[in-house]
Amino acid sequence: MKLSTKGRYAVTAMMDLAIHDRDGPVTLADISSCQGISLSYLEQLFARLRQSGLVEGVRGPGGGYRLGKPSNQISVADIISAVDETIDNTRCKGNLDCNKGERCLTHHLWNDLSERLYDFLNDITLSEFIKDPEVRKISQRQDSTASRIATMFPPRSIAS
Amino acid sequence: MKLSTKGRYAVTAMMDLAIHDRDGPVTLADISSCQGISLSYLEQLFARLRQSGLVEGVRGPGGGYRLGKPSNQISVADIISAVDETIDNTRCKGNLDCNKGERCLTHHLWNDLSERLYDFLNDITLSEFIKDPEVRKISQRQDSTASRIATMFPPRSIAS
DNA sequence: TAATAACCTAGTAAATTAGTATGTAATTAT
DNA sequence: ATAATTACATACTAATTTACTAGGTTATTA
Repeated sequence: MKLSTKGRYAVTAMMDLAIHDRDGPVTLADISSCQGISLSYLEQLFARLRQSGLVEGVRGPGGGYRLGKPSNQISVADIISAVDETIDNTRCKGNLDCNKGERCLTHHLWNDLSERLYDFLNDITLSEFIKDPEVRKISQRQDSTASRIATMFPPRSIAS
Repeated sequence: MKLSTKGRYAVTAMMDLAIHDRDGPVTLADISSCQGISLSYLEQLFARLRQSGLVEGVRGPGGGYRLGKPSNQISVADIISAVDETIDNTRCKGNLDCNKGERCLTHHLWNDLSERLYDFLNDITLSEFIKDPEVRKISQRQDSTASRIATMFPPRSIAS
């Protein structure tokens, strides 16, 4: 389990999709301008997210990306795993057989820790975030008064 | 909170110190040969660990490094924070004021998540690892084995 | 038919990680 | 005292990863 800004980009982008799940697909151009990440880089990240079934793309005008599963079935660990190819570069490759035992103990301990971390992040799903009262507020207002919000927050063009 | 192999190196090295805390200081040369990390790189990592008070160095023959605090006062989060300078490169720098509110919501959510992750790793201290039955076993017969292992597994092509 | 936006690939710039080289300073053992 | 050992320090380089740029193609909608 690795955790870098790359993973964060993916997670925040997925949060974005989760928040606007009801409003139709979200374009990468949108996320790009709003979160300040290059479009092409986002495309690369989303290629991986799509391969993992976490998102699905909709082509053409009015298209974009939407979640590939219900938000309660997408964990933070899923997202990070999808974009960060976690290269295990311990000497023993998880077989715990390097250095004839003793020294590899630390790898064993690290594996334990890593697993606990994974479990922790695997328990946190996107659905948790849309429960946030602040998110609900914004997400709901977009349902009813989409156009007004659109002028209030120009970066995002809300799909109609 | 960032989590890279650099952080892992630091954590496993600290685990090593914790395991052998009673046997006197552990040399970086030892950790270097055993964990396959270059000596100089370890020195750089330990410079940071020392600055954070997580370890203290003992010079001269028979010297090395030992824990700077009791193992139950050193958390995984402490170690990772010491070596990974966590540059916050969200646009809003944690002030949650970028993109006029709405869009920054994801940063807010990420901050929440990041905080939870920190708390999680901050609750795991080195003392936990030495409780591991396997570790206890090896830790006890350690004094004699250290030098033997050094000759059994000489450094590969690591700096002199 | 034109615009949109996903989808795809190759190349490059920037940043970080990891390692090399070469010291000095403190301490211990001979 | 002297030599060996080990921390401590700095500058530089190699390797890897991250992020971006630039050029496409396909599918879909208006």
